[in-house]
Amino acid sequence: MAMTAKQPYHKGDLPALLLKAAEEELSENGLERFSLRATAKRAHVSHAAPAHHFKDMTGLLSALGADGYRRLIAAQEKRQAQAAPDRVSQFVALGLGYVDFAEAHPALFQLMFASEKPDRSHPDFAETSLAAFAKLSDGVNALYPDETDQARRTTLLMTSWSVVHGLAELIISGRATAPMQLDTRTPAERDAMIHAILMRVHEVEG
Amino acid sequence: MAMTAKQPYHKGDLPALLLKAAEEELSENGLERFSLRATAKRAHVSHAAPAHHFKDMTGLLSALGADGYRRLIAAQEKRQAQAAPDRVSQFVALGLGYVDFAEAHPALFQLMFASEKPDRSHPDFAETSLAAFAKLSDGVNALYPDETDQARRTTLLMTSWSVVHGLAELIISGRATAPMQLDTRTPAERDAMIHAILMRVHEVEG
DNA sequence: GCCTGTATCTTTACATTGTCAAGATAGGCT
DNA sequence: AGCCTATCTTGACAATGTAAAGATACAGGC
Repeated sequence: MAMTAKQPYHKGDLPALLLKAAEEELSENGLERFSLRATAKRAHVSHAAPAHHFKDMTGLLSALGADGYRRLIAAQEKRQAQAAPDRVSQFVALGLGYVDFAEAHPALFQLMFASEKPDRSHPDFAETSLAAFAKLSDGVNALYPDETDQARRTTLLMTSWSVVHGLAELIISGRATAPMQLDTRTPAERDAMIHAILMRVHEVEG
Repeated sequence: MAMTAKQPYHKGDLPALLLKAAEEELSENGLERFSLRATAKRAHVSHAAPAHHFKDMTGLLSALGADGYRRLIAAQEKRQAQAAPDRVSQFVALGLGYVDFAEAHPALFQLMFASEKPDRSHPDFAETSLAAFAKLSDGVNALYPDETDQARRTTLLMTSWSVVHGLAELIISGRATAPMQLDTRTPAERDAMIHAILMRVHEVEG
C-alpha cells in the first residue's frame, strides 16, 4: 500500500483518503448502514468523487476488503512474532491474530467474510484473501508435518478454520460475551480461553 | 374482488402473507438487497401496509428471525429423529441440522446471526434465539455428563458452537466449497465430512 | 337500521441513497 | 500557447424507508 511521494493533484491522495474515510464510516456505523455519500462527505469531496477512483461502491469496498486481508495477516504475524517458535505456539498465534483482527475491526471483518458488497473476483481482493487462506492452511499443515492423508488434512484445515472463524463471528456479534464472560476477563485470561478453544481441536500437546 | 368467508378482513392473514413474502425476497435477493417495498409488492399490498402489523423493517425482520430460530431447532430435531439414540449421534445430529438449515436458508441464517437489522431484544426473537442456544448447550452437556469443571464445560460449549457455526458460515459464503470439494460430494459424503469435522473437537468415541 | 369508532390499508410526501451524465477545472504534453 | 485528459462538481433520476393524511370496511351501541 505504499504510495508514491508525488501527489497527483491539489487534493492530495484521494483514493487513500477515501479508503480511510470509508473505514471510519464502517467502524462508526457498521456495514449495514455504510453510505458512500457519507464517506465522500467525510473526505470533504463531492458525492460523486469516489466513482472516478473506484467505479462504484463495490469497487471501494473491494479495495477496502483487500486492505483488510493484509491487515488480518499482519495481525497474525504480530502474534506470531510475540509467540514461542514451536509449531503449536505459532499455530495458536494465527488464531489469536484472527480473533484480534475481528474484534478490532468487526465491520471490516464482516465485509471481508460475510458480505456480497465487495466483488470477490476483484484482483486485489481475490489475491489477498487467497494469501490469508494460504497462511492458515500452511499453519495447519505445519502442525501435522507427518500427515499424508489428504482427506484428513482437509478435515484438520476445515475444523481449524471453522473454529477460529466461528469464534470470531460469535464474539463480534456479542453472542460469546455471556458464555465466556468476556467482559470480566483480563487480556491474558481471554488469550488463555481462546487458546483452550482452538487447541481443543488438536490432540497435539501444547 | 371476492372475499373470503371468515378471515378477519378482506385481505386474509396479512402478517403471515408478509412473512412469507419477506422470506421469498430474502431467498431470492439476499439480506443485503432486501427491500421492504418489494416485499409489500410481492404480497400485493401497498408499500406502507407492513408498517401497521410490524412497525418498521426491524419489526418484520425480527419476527422473521424468530421464525428462523424455530425452524433451526426443527431442522436439528429432524436430524435427531433420524439419528441413532446414543449421545454422540444425537450431538452430531444437532450440528448436521445446524448446517442443513444454514444451507437451506443462507440469507435467513445471516439475518439471525450476523445482522443488526433485527432487534435482538424483540421478545419473540430473544426467546427463540435463547431456546436454540439452550438446545445446543444441552447437547454438549449431554456429551459430557460427568464433566463438573465449569471452565471446561464452557470451553467445550464454545468450541462446539464455534466449529459448527464457523463451518456453516464458511459453507454458505462459498469459502468451504473448494477445500471440501462440496460440489462433487454426495449427501452421504457431505454428512460424513461434517461429522468428521464436528467430532474432531471431541475425544469421545463415535 | 344507522351512526360512530377503530383497525386496516392506500395514497401522498419527504429525506436519503447509489449511479449516471454533463459541466467545470487544472495540470501535462506537444 | 493550446489542446487533452484525468479529476472533481453539479444536477438529475429511480429506488428506498418512514411518517402523515386520507380512504375503507367491519364492530358495536343506539
